[in-house]
Amino acid sequence: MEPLTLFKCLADETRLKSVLLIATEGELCVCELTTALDISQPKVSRHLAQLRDCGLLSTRREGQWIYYAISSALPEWAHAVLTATANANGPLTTGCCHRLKAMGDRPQRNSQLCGEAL
Amino acid sequence: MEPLTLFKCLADETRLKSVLLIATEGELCVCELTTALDISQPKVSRHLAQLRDCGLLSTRREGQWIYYAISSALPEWAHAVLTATANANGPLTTGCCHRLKAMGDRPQRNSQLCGEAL
DNA sequence: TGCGTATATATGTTTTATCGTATATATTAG
DNA sequence: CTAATATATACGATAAAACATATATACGCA
Repeated sequence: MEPLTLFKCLADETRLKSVLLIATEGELCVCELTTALDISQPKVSRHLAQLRDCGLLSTRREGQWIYYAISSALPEWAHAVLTATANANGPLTTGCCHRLKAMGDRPQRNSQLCGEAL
Repeated sequence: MEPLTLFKCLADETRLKSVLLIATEGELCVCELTTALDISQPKVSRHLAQLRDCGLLSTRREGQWIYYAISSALPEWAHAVLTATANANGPLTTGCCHRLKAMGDRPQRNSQLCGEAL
């Protein structure tokens, strides 16, 4: 992954918060991100598709849900960028985490709540 | 510095290379960057001004030259982002470093050549 | 003072990103 | 097959970035 590609991915509020949330949660589906970010579903989908096409995120389908996670193919330095950013900027996503926890009908899976992974 | 601000700064080829070069060199003046990046002077100036206004770079004047350096006020996590990126992506700026070394009339000062600082 | 070099900014244009809305596809349940 | 939910994409409009060129400012030296 080219540095310029990564930084363009992170240079948008929706994409940045999505990536940080996913890095923190392990994986999230579109409807969870729609709730967490409090924006429209097409907007979330469009940005997630971009992040996947760039190689930053990977997807897996489970029933009707599609879960997005940080791609395991992401180079070490890019992972370091995400980790440093996430660890030092928790406040950026606290509102999102609250909405996520307050969300009803969250699909079941093997991941945990806010603040575990990464 | 907000994460979104930093990533927007780095989401442009001219700015990204400028920052990585400056991080590597310690400090560089506009004419050195103009040569290293092989682009017009107003283009360099405009992007550097943006980086300074965002708090990423600081400036000091020495005679007719103005040297840009990574701001000492930059938070630790942002510094980590720059370091991780620079260390793992040397090839991105090798061409620039060659042009810089080949440049005649480089102004004198206390910094070293390519590949020292940071 | 006037000239040369270094740097900054202003202006109008072009390119690129983002958006809202509508619609299409895929999966599950009945 | 049909309906409901989840996700993806297409399209046109709007906004933001980046650009080239011209010009302005600042410094050093004669």
